[in-house]
Amino acid sequence: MKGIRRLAQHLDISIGTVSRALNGKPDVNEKTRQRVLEAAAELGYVPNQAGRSLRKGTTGVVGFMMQTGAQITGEGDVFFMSVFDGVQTVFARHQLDLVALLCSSEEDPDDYLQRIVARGFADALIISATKRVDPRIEFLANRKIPFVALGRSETDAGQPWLDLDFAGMATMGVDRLVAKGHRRIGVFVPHDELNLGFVFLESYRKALAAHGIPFDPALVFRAYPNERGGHQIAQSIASMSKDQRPTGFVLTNEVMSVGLYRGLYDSGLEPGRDFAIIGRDSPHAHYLTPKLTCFRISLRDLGIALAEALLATMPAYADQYRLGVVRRVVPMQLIEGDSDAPVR
Amino acid sequence: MKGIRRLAQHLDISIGTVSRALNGKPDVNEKTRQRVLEAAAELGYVPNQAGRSLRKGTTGVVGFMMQTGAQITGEGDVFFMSVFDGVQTVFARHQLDLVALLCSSEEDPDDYLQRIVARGFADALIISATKRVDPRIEFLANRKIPFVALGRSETDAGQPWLDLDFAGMATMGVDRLVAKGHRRIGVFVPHDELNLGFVFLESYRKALAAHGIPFDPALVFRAYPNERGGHQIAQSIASMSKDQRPTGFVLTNEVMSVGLYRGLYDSGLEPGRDFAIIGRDSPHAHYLTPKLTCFRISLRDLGIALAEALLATMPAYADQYRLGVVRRVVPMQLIEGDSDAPVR
DNA sequence: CGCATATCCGTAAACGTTTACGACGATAGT
DNA sequence: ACTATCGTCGTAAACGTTTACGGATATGCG
Repeated sequence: MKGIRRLAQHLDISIGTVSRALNGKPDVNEKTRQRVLEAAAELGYVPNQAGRSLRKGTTGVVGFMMQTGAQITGEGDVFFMSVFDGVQTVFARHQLDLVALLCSSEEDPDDYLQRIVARGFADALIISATKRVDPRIEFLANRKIPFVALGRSETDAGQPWLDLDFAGMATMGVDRLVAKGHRRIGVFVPHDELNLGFVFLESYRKALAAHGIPFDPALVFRAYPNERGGHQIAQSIASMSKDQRPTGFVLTNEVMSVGLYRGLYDSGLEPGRDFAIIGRDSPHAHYLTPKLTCFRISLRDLGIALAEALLATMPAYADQYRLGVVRRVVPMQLIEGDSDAPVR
Repeated sequence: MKGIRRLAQHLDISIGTVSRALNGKPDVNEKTRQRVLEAAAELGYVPNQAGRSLRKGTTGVVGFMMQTGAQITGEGDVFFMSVFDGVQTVFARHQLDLVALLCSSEEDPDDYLQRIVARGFADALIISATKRVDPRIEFLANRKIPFVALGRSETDAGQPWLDLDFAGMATMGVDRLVAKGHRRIGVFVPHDELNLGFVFLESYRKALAAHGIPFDPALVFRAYPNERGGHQIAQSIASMSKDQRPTGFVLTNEVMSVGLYRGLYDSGLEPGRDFAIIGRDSPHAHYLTPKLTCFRISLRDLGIALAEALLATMPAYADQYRLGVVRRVVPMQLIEGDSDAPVR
């Protein structure tokens, strides 16, 4: 005899009552509920997940799909681990478990997602690294699987999304540098398919236009969004002729900010003196001198927002989280440092 | 009508035959198998995971437990993502899915593991960040759950483990620096409970002894194993009086190597000229100048080894992976750079 | 032709839960 | 005292698979 049956036998009551007691159903005497709870603890009983989810049609786990590989990550563990932390604190309140689904660089993300969904692995999903046109969104929407996207997309199936405020960072960065006399402001855009680059670039152009500064494609730099990529951009900048070269730079990637900063140093351009740079906050950035002027975003809050947005779309939790379809950017804050000096 | 029943009805055969056809059982006509396969593809049928695992008592997923938080990670995404990649390539051959189980910094790892196991979430587990005495090992061993540890431990339940060659790195590092005239060699040990620090320190002392160099506790530095920690150690070193100060350093952590290297620079000690440093290879380290002398380890191979070691302990796969109980360190290679000049 | 054997397939019983339904006694209302 | 209501619990049917078992047909052999 195993499982709930064992417990029921031990208590000499029916398995139905045991189940109800364990699941907090109302129609069970409070005294028997206590007995059941005690016995369960004593015998170390925990309900079998397979049996439960077969019957209930729900698994109690939420998957966070992320991708590995040079073109995508770069944000690094600081980013995802922090977001993860936020998501988990919310889910913990609902007995939901969060697992990371890591799509290896060798596998197509769309295929991977299909496999995961087909397996009935998770009740809901969080997807990240959204592309400008992202088939995953339509796929999940069609299947009516609750999900939220970290990063907006042009593919619109009415899905909820959260995103970093790339537009805000672009305009705030440009405005600030222009106010300090800069006219040639470099920016970075990652992988072509990713949506965030376009959002950023768009706002960058608008911000320039607002100041009557013509857009110069030569000031848009491309590289892998990791520390090394930042370093490479610095080298490119240093190798440009003085009148072509940007005098300042705005970028939104954490580790890349450090790479660029370091690269500038290595190339003989001291940030804050020879070159202005506004980057993204990160633990690594804290010990840079001169202090990096940067955008700070609470990733833990982002994780919390993601979790809440997701729960709002799940029928079982919707009444507890009446948020509608969440589609917004998370707050961002500019931390003033010494790396964005006026142009000289 | 849903699921396998639908498929059976559509083909006008029994569900038993359908199941057998799909699962590659021998007692089914090859022609009907083809029909079933086609129909399954056509109708987009995929077996329900809950039903399957309820019946088979197995889930087909392997969990990789890792912990977030400042005391632990630091190795960062480069590390885990690479290892993950290796594990996944092996598992893919067996229709096993790998998921990351991230234990948040707020939760006790032992509790977390218990929850996961109780839920019957995974058939097997990989645990990382093993502590010197690690209750998880006994727990899993008692429950007879197949697992492999990334990192050996003093808690021995006969479990398989893989580990980086901390002992080799310590002796090789010390030998090399001593050969170049160094006598005061600094090292770093992380979090007290983690096992890897002790292994490293032990070998460090032995290597010193072999050269007749007395052990000096003042040369053992402590910090969080992240880039910032490395930076802080550099500052400590720079602030020491010249005769107390180490003239070289050996360390095994990837990101910390970069932090230390950078920190030395920031403190006015040029690596390879004023100070010798031997660190760990990493993508970030590649663009350091002067070139970092470092230990290189194929993390992908480590992942592959982990997967194979794990499969060898799983009854269903043991006959395909006759490796016994794997307990070994993975190969390591010293890459000669310019950061470990002779003492001056 | 008769029998043994092999090949293929259908039947039905599991796996461990949750939950609709109904039964039962107790209490309350008339 | 009879019925209605309520609180509590047992019964049994699902959920979607896999697989042991046995039956049916075809094949081989004497």
